[in-house]
Amino acid sequence: MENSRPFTDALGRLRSAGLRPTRQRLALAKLLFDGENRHVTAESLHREALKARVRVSLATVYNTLHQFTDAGLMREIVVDAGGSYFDTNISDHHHFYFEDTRRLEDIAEEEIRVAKLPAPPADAEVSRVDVIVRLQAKK
Amino acid sequence: MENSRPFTDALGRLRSAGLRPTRQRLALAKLLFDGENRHVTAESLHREALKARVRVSLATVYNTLHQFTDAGLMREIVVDAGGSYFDTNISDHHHFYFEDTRRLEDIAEEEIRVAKLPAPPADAEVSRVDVIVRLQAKK
DNA sequence: GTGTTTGCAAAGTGTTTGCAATTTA
DNA sequence: TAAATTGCAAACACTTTGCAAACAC
Repeated sequence: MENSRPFTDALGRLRSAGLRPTRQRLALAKLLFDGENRHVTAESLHREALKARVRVSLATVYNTLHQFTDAGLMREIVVDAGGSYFDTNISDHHHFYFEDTRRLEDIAEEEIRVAKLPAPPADAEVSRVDVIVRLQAKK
Repeated sequence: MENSRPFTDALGRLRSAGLRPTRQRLALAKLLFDGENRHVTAESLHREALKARVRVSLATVYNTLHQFTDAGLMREIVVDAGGSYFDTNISDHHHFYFEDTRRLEDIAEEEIRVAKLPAPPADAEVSRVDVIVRLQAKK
């Protein structure tokens, strides 16, 4: 019974991903997964960690974000040159991108309907469909 | 009458964009706009130019692609970290992205229907909707 | 001629990597 | 104590920029 919410805590997440729960990974996982879904960059997460008195290098933040992504705990999103975003929301969904502020915001799956996808070539399969609604501030 | 196809040639395109028709810009415009729509990177266009005996530096290719994009002759597309693509097709349309080969392919507007877009915040307006269908080779 | 454009090399940005020291199991 | 992880600094890939020389009008 105690285990009915499998990814309830940072430790459980790391364990299930086969990643050793080091101090750095635990701290980052707590920052990332403790509340609502987040969109972070390596830089922004690193800043946040330092602010929370977590000693971790930027290189380790990069490595950790990739390990989390490879483990399926996060998803990488590229919407403009110069910087990847990492999203803690791994369910199917889409994004608003505020071009002025470079901020990403989720759009729930049900809020967009992509109808009539053309068939991919026979030797390829769809790995993901990304819809990015780019927004500009009204003049 | 002679002017009924405004962008028929490289020279006309540059003129209408207010860009001086220098040797480099003319040559790049010819490579880009002479046949079908193209997806290029700065690197790929630079290689192509050298192969065609057009002497032009990589920096100028970058500058030119941005000038063409700013002038509305092309469109920039970012689908993965490390590299922008530039698309000569500036009409509304979408893309297949072959993750294995890093190749982009157009999907015509009519081939996808995005229904039920959520309303953007009141102070923002949609500048563009990008649909990227990511493909992987079947195992 | 005057202002624009080019090419080069240097600088910049975001990211990855090699390796010794540290930490985890 | 053996294997994994970290942090640092160096290396990297891609892109932009400063500036003198070349070019377009």
